[in-house]
Amino acid sequence: VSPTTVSHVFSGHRPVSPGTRQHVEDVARRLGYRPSAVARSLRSRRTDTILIVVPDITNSFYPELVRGLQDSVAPSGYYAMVGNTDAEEANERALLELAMSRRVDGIVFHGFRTGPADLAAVAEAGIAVVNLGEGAAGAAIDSVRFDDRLAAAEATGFLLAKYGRSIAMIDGDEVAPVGRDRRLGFEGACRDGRVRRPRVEVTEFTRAGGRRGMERLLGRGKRPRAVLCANDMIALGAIDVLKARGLRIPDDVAVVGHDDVDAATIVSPPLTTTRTDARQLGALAGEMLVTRMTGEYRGKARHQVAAHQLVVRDSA
Amino acid sequence: VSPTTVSHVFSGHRPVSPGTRQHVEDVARRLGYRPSAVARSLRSRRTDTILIVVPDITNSFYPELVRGLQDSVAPSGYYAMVGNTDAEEANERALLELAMSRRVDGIVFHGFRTGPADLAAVAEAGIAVVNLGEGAAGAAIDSVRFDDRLAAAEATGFLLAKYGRSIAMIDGDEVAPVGRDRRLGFEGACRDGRVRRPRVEVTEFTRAGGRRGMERLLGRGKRPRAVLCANDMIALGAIDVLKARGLRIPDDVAVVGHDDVDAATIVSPPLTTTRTDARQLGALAGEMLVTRMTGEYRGKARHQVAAHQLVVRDSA
DNA sequence: CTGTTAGCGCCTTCAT
DNA sequence: ATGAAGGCGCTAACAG
Repeated sequence: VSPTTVSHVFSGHRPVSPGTRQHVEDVARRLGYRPSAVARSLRSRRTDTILIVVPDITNSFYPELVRGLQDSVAPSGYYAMVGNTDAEEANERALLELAMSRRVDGIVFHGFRTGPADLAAVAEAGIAVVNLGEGAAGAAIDSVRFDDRLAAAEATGFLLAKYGRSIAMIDGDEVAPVGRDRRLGFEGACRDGRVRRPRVEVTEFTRAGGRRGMERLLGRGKRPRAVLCANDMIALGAIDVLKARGLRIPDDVAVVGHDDVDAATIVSPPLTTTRTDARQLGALAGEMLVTRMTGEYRGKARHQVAAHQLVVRDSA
Repeated sequence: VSPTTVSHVFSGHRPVSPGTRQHVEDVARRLGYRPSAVARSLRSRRTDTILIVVPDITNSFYPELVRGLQDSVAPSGYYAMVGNTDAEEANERALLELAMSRRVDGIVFHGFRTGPADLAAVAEAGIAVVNLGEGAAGAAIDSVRFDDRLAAAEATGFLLAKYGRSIAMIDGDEVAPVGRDRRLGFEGACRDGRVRRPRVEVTEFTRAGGRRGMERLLGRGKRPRAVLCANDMIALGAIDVLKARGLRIPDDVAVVGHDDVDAATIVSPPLTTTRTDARQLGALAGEMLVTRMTGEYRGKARHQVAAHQLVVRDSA
């Protein structure tokens, strides 16, 4: 029996008589033979593999993203490699290089030091690309993202309506896209709400950062009635300080976070925060990627925005 | 210039004159040429790829594990695919099949429905295997694991020494390996401490399960002075109930968890718990795998145990 | 329904 | 220091 026949037994690309089929399957089982995906890839120029690049799989946001992506591409037969960059440029570039030399069919990329321009080279190499990172919106590469600016604006609007104009923000980083966008949203909403010169303290995206920020806020000037935190860890730190000073939440100071991490339901009082669905983001990215990889869509770049929602609990 | 020369420019496997090298590199850059890892793999029979199989990357334990593994194999030039099984047998088998057809160089496997026997087939296919799951210890496949039994015994000993013999356990599941082992450790330590018939409530590995377990414990019989919980989520639930009833922790009831999740430092009082270092587990797995893949080690199966430690905070 | 042939892109002899 | 040739395992095109 010829290689061709064996090939067709496994691929089903053309009819094989039941007898031969049975025979081939028996022998294959006995020999432990199974088709080599490597050789198949060389021939077909497809690897059925995608690469997902994130800063650090260990950041609680990313496992959800990865899982959403995997679940959305699996039905089409794709498997995922995962790469971490620690947000370092060299690593980001190395992983783009890897995508090209490995001939992956697609890549979902969340870069911080690298953007659409670098992804263009990958796309030109014939690899489907979805950008989640820096410069996603409006570029020539498909993208999915959250509208952090809008989310922050909405949360700010909520605080303004409920607690009035005595409002402040603790931001984590003015350079990081999330920090920048959330701050822009905050400031925009303040402007709309006719709040003049709202206070913003910039620290770090950590609980310790939140403590520092809140201490500064309480240290000088009038105590704000409501505080928007750029993420939940910051909010946790802010709450630490308020409690330590015997201030009641939300009666003395209301606090809102962003991200809805697990801990948000564990602190007391439970944290009011904005939930972004990382899994859905991954799923959307996967869908876009698949339509590109299968050639079902060939048009110009699409830009999607994944949903967010304000989860009102007890801290505001 | 011949293909051979180009090959050697990229591989460095034999000297190439500076002039030719430069020329080849220039042309390659201009054409966007880069060697195909696929073709290389077909020829070399190595893919420089490993597969890590976990129940669900979304469970907080696994991202750390994956990262530890990745960081430990990366210096040797390996990249990782990640597969989720949701602890279902069909998925576990499918991923073993994938490992073989993709010709990955190694696999790190955390299976629940599938064990050393199934991994043997993979090993016979010439793939390096490290088992983290069911039946790891003592089998014919390299393995790394935590000694959950010992950890639970140590935590129990701590409680016994500090609070005496009025002790109970809330377990999550008597079938799951973790649940079983932790319970065995608890019971063993009780025996050693001459505690007759310690109470054990079996619920689920969740906060809700912890609530149920603690309610049952308080519902009938004498209130225990100390409670060992099979994981931190259970401990969180147990604490919810104690607080709701106005009981003080640890003055009325001491609580110990297991895993040291993030939330353990956020609850009040901060949770005393056993920390297992998932990242280290992954790193150990990676090291074993690499020594197999490179052929540096060819002997019989090795079984390692990763470290754990009791983190004493305020709940006990 | 089955077989023959050629080539995917690389690397490793073997020659020059 | 460079080339030519063959084959890794598969599949599509072309017979029969």
